[in-house]
Amino acid sequence: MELPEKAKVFVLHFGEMGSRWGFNRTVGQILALLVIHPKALNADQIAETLSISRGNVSMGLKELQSWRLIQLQHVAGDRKDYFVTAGSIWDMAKTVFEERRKREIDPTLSLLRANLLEDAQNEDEEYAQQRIEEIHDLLELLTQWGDHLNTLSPEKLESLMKLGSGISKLLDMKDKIMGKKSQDNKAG
Amino acid sequence: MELPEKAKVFVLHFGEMGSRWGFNRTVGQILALLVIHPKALNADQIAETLSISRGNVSMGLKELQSWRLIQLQHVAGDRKDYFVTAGSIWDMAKTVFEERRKREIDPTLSLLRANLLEDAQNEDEEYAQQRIEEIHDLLELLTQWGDHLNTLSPEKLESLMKLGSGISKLLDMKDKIMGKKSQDNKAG
DNA sequence: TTGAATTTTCAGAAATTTCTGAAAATTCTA
DNA sequence: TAGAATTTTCAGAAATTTCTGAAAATTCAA
Repeated sequence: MELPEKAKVFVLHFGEMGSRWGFNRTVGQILALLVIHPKALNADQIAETLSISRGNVSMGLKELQSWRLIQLQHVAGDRKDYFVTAGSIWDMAKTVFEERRKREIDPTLSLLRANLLEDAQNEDEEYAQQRIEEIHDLLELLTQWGDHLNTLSPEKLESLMKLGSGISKLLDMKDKIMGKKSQDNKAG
Repeated sequence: MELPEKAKVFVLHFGEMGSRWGFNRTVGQILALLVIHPKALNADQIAETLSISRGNVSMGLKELQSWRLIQLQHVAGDRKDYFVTAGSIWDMAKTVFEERRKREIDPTLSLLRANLLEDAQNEDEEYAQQRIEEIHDLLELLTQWGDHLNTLSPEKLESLMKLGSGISKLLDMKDKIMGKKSQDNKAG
C-alpha cells in the first residue's frame, strides 16, 4: 500500500515525535498510520506500507494495545487481525496522559515518599529532603489536578481551556464572592 | 565526594526518569545532584561524585544550560566554573514545559499547518486531513492554555490547581451569571 | 607575552535500543 | 485432529545513542 506524499511526511514525523511520547519510532509510525487511515489495517498491510518487518509490527501492535491506543477489530470472512485507533483524538490524548502518569509519575512519587520518611542526619541531608519534598508536592498537585480535569466532561474541559485569560477574572470573582477568607484573616 | 545512600537513590532514579523528560541519563543525574546539593558544584566534583568522565560532564552542563535549568556561578578566589540550579522547583518545572513545547510541539504544529494548506485529492485524503486537523486543534488549544496558565502568578496558579472539583462548580456559576448564551440560542 | 589552569570538542569505543527473520506457538477450518 | 493460516517470540544483527579521554581551545594571572 503506497501512501500519498503528505501522509508519508505525517507518519515519518510522528515516528520521530513518538519517541518523545514514550514509544519508539516504528510504534509512533504505526499509530500515525492507523490514525489517518479510514479503514482497519492488518499487520501485513502495516509492515508493507511502512517497510518494516512483520515481527516488528507484531511487537509494535502489542505495545500500542498496552497503551490502550488501538483496538483489535475482526473483519468478516478474514482470519487476520485488523486494528483501528481507540476513540477520538481527544480520547487518545487523555489515554496517553493517564498512561504516562502511571508509568512515570507514580513510581517517582513512591520513591520520593519513601525518601521523605527517613530522618535527615545532618544539615545537608535536611536541605536535600526539603528539595525532595518540594518536588513531591509539585508532582502530587499536578497529578491530583490532572485527575480532577479528567472527571470533567470533554465539553466542560474544552470550555475551561477556551476561557483563556478569563480564568484570572473568574478566580477574582470567586474570591470576591467567597469573601477572600484567608487574606481577610491576615488583614484583620 | 561521597553521597549518602538516599541521595544516591534519588540521583539514580532521576537519571532514569530524565530520559523521559527529554535528556539522557547522565544529564538527569547531574541535574538531580545540583537540585539536592546545598552549594554550587564544579565540573570535577560532579564527575567524581557521579563517576563519569570530565568530557561527559562538560556536555551535560552545556545541555542543562541550553534548557535554562542551571546557572553558572563564580566562587571568589577560584578559577573553576561552579553551577547551581536556576530558580525554585516550580520555576524549573515551568521551564521544562516551555522548552519541551518549543522543541516538540511547535515544530509539529508547523508541520500539521503546512499539511492542512494542501487540498485533499480524494476521500481517503479528506479523511486523513480531518484527523490531522483534529490533532492540530488539540495541540493548539493545549499550548494556548499553557501560555495563559504561564501568565498567572504562582499563587493564582496554585489556587486554581487546588480548586480541584470546585472548578466544575465555578464553571457552572460563570455559565449562570453569563446566561449560557450559546445554549439559550439553540433552545430559543 | 608565557604558560598553567580550565573547559570544550570530537573520534572512536562502549552501551543501549531497535529491528529482522526464521522458528515456535497459536488459532482456525475442514 | 491434521494442517494451513496467522501471530508471537527471541537470538543475533543493525542502528543509534551515549560516553570516554586525549588533544585543542580558551581563559587568566603574573
